[in-house]
Amino acid sequence: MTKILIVEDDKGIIENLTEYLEGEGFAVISANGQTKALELVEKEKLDLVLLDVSIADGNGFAVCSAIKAEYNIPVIFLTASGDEYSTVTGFNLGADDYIAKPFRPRELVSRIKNILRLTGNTGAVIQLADVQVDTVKGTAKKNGQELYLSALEYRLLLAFINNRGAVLSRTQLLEMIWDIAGEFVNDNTLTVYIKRLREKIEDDPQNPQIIKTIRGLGYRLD
Amino acid sequence: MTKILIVEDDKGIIENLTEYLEGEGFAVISANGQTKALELVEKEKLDLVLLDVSIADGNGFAVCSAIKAEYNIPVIFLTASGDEYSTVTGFNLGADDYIAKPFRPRELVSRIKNILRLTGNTGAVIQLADVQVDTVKGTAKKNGQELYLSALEYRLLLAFINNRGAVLSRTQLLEMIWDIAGEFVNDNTLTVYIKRLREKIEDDPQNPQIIKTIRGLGYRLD
DNA sequence: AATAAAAGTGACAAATTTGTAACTGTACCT
DNA sequence: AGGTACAGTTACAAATTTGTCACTTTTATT
Repeated sequence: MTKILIVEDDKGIIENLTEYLEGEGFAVISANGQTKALELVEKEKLDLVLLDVSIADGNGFAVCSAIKAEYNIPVIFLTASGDEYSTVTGFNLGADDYIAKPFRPRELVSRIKNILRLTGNTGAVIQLADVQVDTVKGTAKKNGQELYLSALEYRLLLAFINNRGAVLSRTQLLEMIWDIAGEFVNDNTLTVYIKRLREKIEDDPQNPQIIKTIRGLGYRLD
Repeated sequence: MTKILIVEDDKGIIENLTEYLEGEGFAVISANGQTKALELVEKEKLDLVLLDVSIADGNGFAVCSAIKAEYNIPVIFLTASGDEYSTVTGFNLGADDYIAKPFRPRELVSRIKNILRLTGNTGAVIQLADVQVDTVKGTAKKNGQELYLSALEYRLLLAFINNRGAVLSRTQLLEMIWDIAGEFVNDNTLTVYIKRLREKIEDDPQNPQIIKTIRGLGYRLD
């Protein structure tokens, strides 16, 4: 379950927000000031922090800095001062979104989900047919079954994922995976790796559905 | 250089935006309608799309759907209708941010950079002392020199990165890296892997600065 | 200082990965 | 239809990875 920390001065807002976010299926805890907030950040395994700038002791910017220095937790500022200077400051401190009050609940939820998606904390799992690639863990599964990709097979698959839909030429792929100080390996090596990767990820490697051959041009991930 | 496509009806806005973004070091191209936009998306290697909802032929939502169905390019809506319904729709179509006009240029640039950071298209490169881990490419370098981490070494390093600052117990790490249907490997295997990883990433493996030992508790990435 | 627990090291065999070569199959071209 | 690039396959040796063992070192606590 996704756990969200609200750091906010105003008790009313905390109550409203908690109720709304819990209704959306999030687990919610809250802090009214800097000390309490940082304590909870350390103790709890948080998935996201909603952060007001003006809080009981200290201020939101400091909390954001402290969180980003130590942890990888996404932070969304949620604050009355929606002025440009304060927004830019927030982003410069590593915040992931900045929302001006009064915020609209449905939009807030959209933005929370969006940031969770982008930061990959809810699942940087990329689905390709029945293959799931988790770039956060560095693993790939087929129907939940671990695939045991080798380092190079994994990198080859990542190259395709990062260029989904685009045709990648043999030369491009060789550069991406085997470019060691400009010295390339045998061109056929790539063909062999494509085969090995297909053997692991495709249902029918002879009739590939995930990595397609574009004759004369290269390969494409669909 | 980061290449941005502006899809927008209003010539004046295009001119202003182009000038401002070029001043910030981006390469900018533009389209006034759906057909032209999708043509450019296919032809150019874009890093981000700024998208208005009301455009010459078709509409922005359709363009966003088309982009997200085929490519991995980040999309920011930039539109006059900042109402909640339209915002939520935008996010539901896979947009990465939604900004209401009139936008503020510095904030826009902040948000563009933020989305580029989050989507990893400008660099999902994590810096640990002099080690750079690129989770997009699946590679690790030390001072620009490729490290050739094995699949398990890489996954071990990722486990630390995703829990930066937190102490990870031996059991936790075994679960994260070696949990194959609940069967664990020898506990010492982890110790050996920590050594192997340190050998590759630390300047002085006997005196580790990146992966610290917390005696009795586990290890922590600093 | 002696002890015990925790962490680190070096070495090893088995398994896997990696790159290449020789060969086979297939689509596209006159 | 036949030729020719291009792509796929199979098999193989060398290198690397992987897991474990026996042993050493370090640290905390009597």
